[in-house]
Amino acid sequence: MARRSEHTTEELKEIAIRAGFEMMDEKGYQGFSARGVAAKMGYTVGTIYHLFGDLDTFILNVNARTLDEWYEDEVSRAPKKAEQLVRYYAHSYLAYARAHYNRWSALFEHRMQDDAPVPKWYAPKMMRMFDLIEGAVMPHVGDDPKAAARLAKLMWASVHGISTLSLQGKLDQTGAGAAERMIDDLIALAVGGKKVFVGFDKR
Amino acid sequence: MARRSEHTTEELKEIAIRAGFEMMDEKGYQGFSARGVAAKMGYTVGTIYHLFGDLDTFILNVNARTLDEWYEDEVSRAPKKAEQLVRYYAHSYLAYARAHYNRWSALFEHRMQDDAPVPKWYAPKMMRMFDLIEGAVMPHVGDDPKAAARLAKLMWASVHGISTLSLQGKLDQTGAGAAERMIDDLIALAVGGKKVFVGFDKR
DNA sequence: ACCTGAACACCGTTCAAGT
DNA sequence: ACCTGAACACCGTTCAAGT
Repeated sequence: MARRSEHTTEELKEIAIRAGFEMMDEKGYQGFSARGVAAKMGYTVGTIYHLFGDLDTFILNVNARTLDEWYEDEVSRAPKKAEQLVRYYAHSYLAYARAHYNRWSALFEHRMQDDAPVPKWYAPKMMRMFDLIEGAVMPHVGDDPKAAARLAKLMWASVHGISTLSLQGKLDQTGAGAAERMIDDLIALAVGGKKVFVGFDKR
Repeated sequence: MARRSEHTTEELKEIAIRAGFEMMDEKGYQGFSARGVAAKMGYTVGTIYHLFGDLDTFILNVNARTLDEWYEDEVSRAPKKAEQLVRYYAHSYLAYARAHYNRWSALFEHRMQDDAPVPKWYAPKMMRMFDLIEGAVMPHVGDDPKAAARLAKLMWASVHGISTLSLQGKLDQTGAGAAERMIDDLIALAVGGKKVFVGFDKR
């Protein structure tokens, strides 16, 4: 047996990605498997390899789906008032990580085998997140693009660290909202005064 | 066959942990396996289970070894001048993560299966790192212990995020020393002025 | 009591062979 | 061209049986 041809290759890829996306949510990165996804779609493992070449590429496609939905979410719910943007993005990052822990952490748990480079089409999906934050941060650094890029990455990385350690229970924090308060502290430090970061780049 | 009795149980545990520690360095968390460690020690897989009960406990023991050596390292190399401590610990964190990436990242890649709680003896090995940073941060918050604990966790998490994303190549940074500069920026924000954080807790 | 060997239920990966 | 089924080399986990 073989050759069902019930779907085009493109349709089948979409079905696989959706099934993979669901399995990531249900089982997490460590419980994710090509065989499991294949079973979920009613096909054989070989089909996954036929469609994507290798497991890395498949996982990248699943993670790309996460990044697309996440980005969409961030953009569509962003407030219009510029002065609220930094606070919004920072808290929104933590909220997303909390609400969709498995699919979010898969983004960072996945490693290319043999340290192969990430394909060119994938990297921008991660990087374009910076553009949002850069824009949000811009008014706080006197509209200096270089300072904005630099502060945006610092804040992104810091919020990421807070989210990671907090959700992994590695911060010894007591009570709900502790991580949220840390983010508030970070915002206060980074963007608390008005235009504290003019000259950020010249120190 | 069985019962070699060449070593006591304690000795065998030590041998297993050392072999596991080495394998973590060589293969990384994702390439780590009980079977591989057993082969490395010249025993069967069953022995690992006999010694530690389950794989989680074994990995925890290996990671504990990392935390012990790391802590030792931090303490022994810390500068004596109090005003250099924050800068030292922040950069030292990144330097350790960079130099021992596999064993360091294993600390954060490991998850208990079925979301079992981390055993009581393990948690403090992670948490005592905070004590160092709390002490370092203390003079910057007017010797307020609560503010120190809060700022220490914020800095720890932020430096962790910078290290994670930077070493994973997810920060789109060009040139060497970019992560180091981010840490300098963080320090400038958090601890740059003198005693900026008096009243940190009362906002 | 300590350790082995084998078994079981899973993986990722490859590929000849069917339609 | 598409997809299967089977094979291979790995896993984690358990446990009866040897010393």
